[in-house]
Parts: sequence; structure tokens; C-alpha cells
Amino acid sequence: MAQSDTVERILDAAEQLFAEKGFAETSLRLITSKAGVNLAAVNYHFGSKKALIQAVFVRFLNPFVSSLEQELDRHQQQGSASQLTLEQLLEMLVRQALTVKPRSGNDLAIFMRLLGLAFSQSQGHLRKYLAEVYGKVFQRYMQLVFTAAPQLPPTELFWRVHFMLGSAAFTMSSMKALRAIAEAEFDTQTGIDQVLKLMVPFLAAGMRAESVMPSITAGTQTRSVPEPV
Amino acid sequence: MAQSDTVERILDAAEQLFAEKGFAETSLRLITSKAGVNLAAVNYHFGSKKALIQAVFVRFLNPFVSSLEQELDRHQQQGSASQLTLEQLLEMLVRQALTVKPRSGNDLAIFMRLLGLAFSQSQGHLRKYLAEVYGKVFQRYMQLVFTAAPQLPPTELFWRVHFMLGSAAFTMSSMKALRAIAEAEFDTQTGIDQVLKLMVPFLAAGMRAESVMPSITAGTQTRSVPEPV
DNA sequence: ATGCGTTTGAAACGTATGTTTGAAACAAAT
DNA sequence: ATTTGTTTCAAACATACGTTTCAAACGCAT
Repeated sequence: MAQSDTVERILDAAEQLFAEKGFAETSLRLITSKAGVNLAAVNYHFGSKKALIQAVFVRFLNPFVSSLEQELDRHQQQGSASQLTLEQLLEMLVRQALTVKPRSGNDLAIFMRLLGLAFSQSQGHLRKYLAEVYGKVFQRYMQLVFTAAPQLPPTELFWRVHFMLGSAAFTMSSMKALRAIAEAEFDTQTGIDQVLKLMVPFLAAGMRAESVMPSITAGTQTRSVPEPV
Repeated sequence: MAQSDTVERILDAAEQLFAEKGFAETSLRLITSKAGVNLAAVNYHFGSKKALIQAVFVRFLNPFVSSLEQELDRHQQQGSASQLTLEQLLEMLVRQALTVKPRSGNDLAIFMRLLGLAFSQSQGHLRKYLAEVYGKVFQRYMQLVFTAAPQLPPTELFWRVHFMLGSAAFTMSSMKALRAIAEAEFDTQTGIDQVLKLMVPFLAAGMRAESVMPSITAGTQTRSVPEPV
């Protein structure tokens, strides 16, 4: 085969191990042994461990982002007549996240966990990369959020969007442990997409909460769109 | 001096560096050099790096938890006549978190960042420790949340509490980066306690959102619409 | 079949890490 | 002053890491 599946096996093993243990805690030897390939394969195919991390993110985020972009296009085509509500905007994200999972079952947890890691870990180098590549979609989505909740000052909306992101990233990160606790405490089965569905009204209600900011001028605000992180 | 301040200097340096870079990314040599002590001091005073991590958490969480417990005692003393609202419960947490910061200025960010790390990183060993030691207070607080929002099934409340925790932990974790963006985009100064105050109505409204669960709750089916905050 | 560019394999390299060691410095008590 | 127990220090240790190397194996056009 021209392009062996070695790189795919490496990416599969890496993304799973990264999500489980973090970047620094996952050694190349562990990755390559789990992938069943030679140690040197990582440096040969990717150049370095840093590059491997980026490659994992690209493979993950690219389908999600392009799929989301298509959906945004579709709704923009219908003109501004179809105002999207906050719930619809949130459900759009959930739908995309649930749709794009070509690999193993609980991929969404891995996805969110990696996303959370990208934000919190790796002093900037990955965060900056994400901002550059995927900033456009974030800004576009943020614009829709602004028009869906025009009664709030942009600063507050900015923070609330990140409150949302935090809920999602953290919950999915600790999903495994939390599910175990929940099922032990109350004996109800709670799947990952069920938790997501539980999250939507929570977040939407939070977004709709009345402002507590010193309402400066609700009418004439130069509403600029913030960059992603 | 009998018990030198070496251990304190180590803890100070460690907690700051851990919050900045994570556990694995922070070497003992970096910690000890920042603390101005000898490398061997860590293993002498704490035994191992793992033990140091735990010691950092104990010093952080103990004052917070005991302070919170006292406040819970105080309110329980007044009998169940004084029902606490969700906002009051949230503000109680915020107050405790803001009160207990004897050290440098932006300690709350460090606190939350460490908390988030404890949940997401360190395969269980730290998470289990936290669960054992601080589980009691969590359950007690959770009970108050249950009585403050009796119209929701406990399972859903359980998840919503962790949505809350996620918002807080994630936001505080990425606080530095987010503040920079927010202040660049909209030129408003946003302090850390200001962000916390922004968070309270968001979370409270999320907690009050109507349930989407298949209502399996037996007793109280008289589900009245929660009044908007 | 031959030759060539690409991929794999086992081994080694250099470095950074957590930990241990044993002597020196120190404080307090006899 | 000597002893005793504790703490500090510089140095070394063993190990694990990311990376490099170079020969062998492979795929494929000629």
C-alpha cells in the first residue's frame, strides 16, 4: 500500500490515550505499542510529538467544523427571515457533535476531553493554532448568538458562551466517572447523548438569564464579535 | 526554627506552577528552584512528587471545606424555616471561595484550575482522594440543592450541578486567556470576582430550567412552571 | 528481475526526570 | 563542649523520555 495505515493506527491510539491521560503523561512508546507500530514511526510520519498532537486535533476538528459550516450556510441561505432561537443554535452544535463520529462508540467524550485539554493545557501553542484555524466558524456562530439574545450586552454574552463551553467540556471530560456515580446513586441508565440533551435546556436557560451588568446603553452598542480562544 | 518554612515555600511554588502548567509538566527542579530550596527537600519533606500534589490540594481545600461546613451548620441551626434559594446557595459558594484566599491576589483562579485538573487529570488517584475526603460536604450541599429545586428529578439535578461545576472550573482555568480577549475586544475591565458575579445568574437560571426528562418521578407530579428569575 | 524511493525495524543517543545518598550545617539538650 | 536529632546541600543514580540512526524489508515502475 502506498500510504500505509500506520499513520491511522497511530492517530487512533494517540487520540484515545491523550484523552485518557493527557499529553505529557502519554509517551510515544505507549502510543506506538498500543498501535502495534514501531516507535520511530511517529517521528517519521509526523516529525515530532507536538506535530502528532496537532494532527490528532486536525483529524478531529476538521470534519466537525466543516459540517457545522455547511449547516450555517444552509440556514444563511434561507435569509434572515428564519431567526434561530438559542435552543436551535445549541441543538445545532449537539447534532453536529453527534453526527461526526465515524470511529468507536464514545467518541464525543474523547472529543470534548481533547477540546478541554487544548484550552487548559499546553501553554498557548495549541490554543493559538485552534484560534487561527477554526476562528472563523466560532465568530460566525457567535454572531448568531448575538442576534438570538439581543437584550444582553456583548461582554456578558461573551462570558456566557464560555460558561457554556466550560459546562460541555468539563462534563464530557469527567463523563466516565460521573456516569458511574450517577448510576450508583440513582439507578437510571444515562447515555452520553442523553446527558447532552439534558444540557441543552440548562445552557439555554442560562443564556437567557437577565443581565446583572451595569446596563450601559442597551440601545446603541457597537457590537463587535470576539475572537475565539 | 523547628519546622522550617521550607515546606511552605515548596507548597507555594508548587501550587502556582501546577496551576500554570499542570502536574506532569512541572518538574521538581523547577519547583525547588522557584522556591529557593534544595532539590532533595521535596522528597525529604513530602516523600514523593505524588505526595506533594496531594499536600497542595489538602492545603487548598481544607480551609474552603471547613469554612463551607461552618456556614452550612449555621444555616441548619436556624431550622428548616429558612429555605435557601438557589441563588443563595450559589452565592454561598462564591463567598466561601472569595473569602478563603490568604495568599497572593488571584488565588481563586489557581484554586479552580487545580480543581479542574484534579477532576480531569491524574487517573483516579487524586479524584478518589477528593471523593473520600470531601464527599460528605458535597452530599450535604447537594441535599440543599434538592430541597431548593424540588420540581426536578434528582438525576437531572445531579447532572446540572456538574454542569455548574464545569462552568466554574473551566472558566477559571482559562481565565487569564479569556480576560485578555474580552478586554481587547470590548474595552471593559473585568475582574475575576466580576466574572464570578456574572456567573451566578447564568447558573441559577440553568438550574431552574424546566425538565426534559421523561417524568418518572412518582410522588410529586404537580409540576408547576418555575417562575423566571 | 532489477533498481529506487518509501516505509519499517531494532538499537542507540542525549537529555531530563524523580529519587537516593552521604556528608555537612544547624539547633537544641545534656 | 559534646552529643543528638533534624534539616540542608551537592552530587550521583537509575530510569524513562523524545529523537536519531542505519540497515533491512517492502512496493512498484521499468
